[in-house]
Amino acid sequence: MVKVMRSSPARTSVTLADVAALAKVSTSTASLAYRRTGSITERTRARILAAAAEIGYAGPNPTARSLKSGRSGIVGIIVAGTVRRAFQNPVAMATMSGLSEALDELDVGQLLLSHRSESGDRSARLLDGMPVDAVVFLTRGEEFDGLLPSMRARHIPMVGVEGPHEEGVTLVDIDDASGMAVLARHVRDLGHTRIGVVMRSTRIDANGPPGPIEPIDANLETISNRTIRERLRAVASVFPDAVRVEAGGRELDSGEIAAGRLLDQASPPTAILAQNDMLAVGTLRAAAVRGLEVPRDLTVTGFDGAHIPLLGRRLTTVEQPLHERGLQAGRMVGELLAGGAPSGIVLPVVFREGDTSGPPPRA
Amino acid sequence: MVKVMRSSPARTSVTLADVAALAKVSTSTASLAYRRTGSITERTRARILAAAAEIGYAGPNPTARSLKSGRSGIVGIIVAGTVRRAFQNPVAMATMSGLSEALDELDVGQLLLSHRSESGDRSARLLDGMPVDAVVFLTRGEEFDGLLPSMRARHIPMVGVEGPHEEGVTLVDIDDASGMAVLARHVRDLGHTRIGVVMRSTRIDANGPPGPIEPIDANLETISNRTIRERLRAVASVFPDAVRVEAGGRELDSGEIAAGRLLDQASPPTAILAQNDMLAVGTLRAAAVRGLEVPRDLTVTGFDGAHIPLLGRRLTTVEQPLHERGLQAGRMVGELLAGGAPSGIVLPVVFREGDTSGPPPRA
DNA sequence: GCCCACTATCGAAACGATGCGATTCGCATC
DNA sequence: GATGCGAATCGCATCGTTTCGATAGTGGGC
Repeated sequence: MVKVMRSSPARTSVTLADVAALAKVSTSTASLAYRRTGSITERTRARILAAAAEIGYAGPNPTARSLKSGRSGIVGIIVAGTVRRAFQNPVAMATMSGLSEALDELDVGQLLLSHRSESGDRSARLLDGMPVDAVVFLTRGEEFDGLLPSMRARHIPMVGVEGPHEEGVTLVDIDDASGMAVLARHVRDLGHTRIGVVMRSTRIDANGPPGPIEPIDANLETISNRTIRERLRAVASVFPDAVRVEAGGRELDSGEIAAGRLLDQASPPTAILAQNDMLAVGTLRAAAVRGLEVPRDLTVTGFDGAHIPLLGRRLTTVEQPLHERGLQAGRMVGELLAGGAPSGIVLPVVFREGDTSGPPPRA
Repeated sequence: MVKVMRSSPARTSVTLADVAALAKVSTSTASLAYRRTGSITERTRARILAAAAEIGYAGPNPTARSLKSGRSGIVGIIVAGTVRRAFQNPVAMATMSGLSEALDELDVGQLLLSHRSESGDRSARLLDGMPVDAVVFLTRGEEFDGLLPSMRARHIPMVGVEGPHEEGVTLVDIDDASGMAVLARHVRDLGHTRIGVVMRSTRIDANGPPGPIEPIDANLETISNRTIRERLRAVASVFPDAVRVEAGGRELDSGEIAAGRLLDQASPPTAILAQNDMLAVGTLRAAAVRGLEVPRDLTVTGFDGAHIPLLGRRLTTVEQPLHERGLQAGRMVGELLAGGAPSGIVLPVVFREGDTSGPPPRA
């Protein structure tokens, strides 16, 4: 039996046909032994399973099965940037946790994919090559839009968490605008008039210096991320004269530097609305470094409710139902897979007054 | 054109054959347009792609492609318990982060699966139905052993992070034993003789009361989790007379309660070795509650290096290269997929002296 | 102008399972 | 012992690609 060794796999796998042959039944009958539908004698089934065990057959090949059925049992979860970075982001993780809870329930596999627009081609091809029954875009911005056409062509249902409205994407949204408006009104009711906003970086990966100080509503339409844009707009609706500065990155340090830029002005704001809790913590640091006491000298607010451990303070912020929105997204995937057409939802946020906001210092 | 609506999918998908027909080529040629091997005129390829665009063909069906090629481009990542819980576990996340970094590099999809032995059937069937090219068991204990036979039968390469040695599983291990031994010797060199160990819960999900106080080496062989067992054995080799108590769960509270049981004895230990940092923090709390000052009245050590924010203290602990072991696991997956047969590795741990250990109080 | 060596294209056979329709079997009934 | 009927089993087409071997076409060398 001299046989040329095949250079690659040599993976002579056992197939259902082999099992059938050994059990002396047709492959269709052998298949029956593994399905729940169709009728088969308990005796033959036992014989088939015994044969399978004998030659080490581990059950039907999932790929072949998917090909016939048109379903893979896999849901793609697409995060921005890298999977690694998503694992370090508390907001993403809290959402994931809810999403996973719901998907676990559905008995589907969860395929994690990352996408960044720069290396768009590569990750788009990766997604295109994956046998997914549905996809969830996690905290989506516009960077995912390049992926939509091919998903639509394949009739793959899509669920988006945050992000722009796009045909075919069922959206689980958070009522950002009114959340931010509530915060702004809270600050206004306290008596503040000079307001600064530390806004989230519009860059995805880069880390750099903060942007310039600009009017709150400068070139709003050029900001492609809807979430960022709407939060700014909400502030503008309450404080048309507020100014903003964009953080250079997503870390705490970037928030501190950006806030510092606002505080070092000749006539600094008496309240700083940060666009998320991480930036707010950075802002608190910037204040501490400059000897400002919060809230006596400066009011600081956040946005998120990501439960960042906070040295004994309670941040005045707006809490997003992060886990809940993940759950809802998972539930929608379930409905879509079942052939339904769920409508998108907008989840409310909850204002939570902490001890970082108070009346402005007397002039 | 009255046509009966098919009750189910109706998902009339466009296939390569349709594209070929429109472009007036054979399907084999149409396939060539999407492959990198084989020769095809640039003109024909363009014609084919144009046809594809015209009828909305999004590229070859991944499932069919996998069936032919025998590869799915998917690596399964299996965590214990639920995916959700894994997202909340800092040790798992740090490892994941390294693993994802390596897998991103390989351009493979990462399929998250959970497995708990109780509902073993269900999750085993889920895994069996997934088209994975390789699997990684994340921080594996024995609960995954039921999954091995079928993976072996399918010739699916396996990588384990922690866990018992099993045929066919390439292991990325951490030198637990010597790490714990280093800690024990550190404590011995400080002069301690009465030692207590707060050990990790051997239960997976449940939460309950702590176990009884037992000799350090009682029934060691009945503890199925190798990691837990070896850490105990390492302590026993230095302190044969130490006692241990098992935490009732994985949370901080469980650690506090278990440590309390040790501290409330008539003649309490002067040093408590906790089996991980979370339990150590719980132990610190138990000490604080009882008015014990650390390290003056009690020495506390941890294990992990999961960087738990610690109110200004630095825990005496042993740091595991968590991110690194994830990276290594990913690298091994790469080697295995390329047909290699990497050998397992044992990563060293690093002792880090903090300010929670000191000489025992004078009697 | 003929033949050869390529190259681009094609046809058909897999890949491993499933499901429909047809066939056979077992068994009770007349 | 023939007949009828449901249940168990079988054969074959099929899912959408890829790939191998075969065929047609192209151009160059003489």
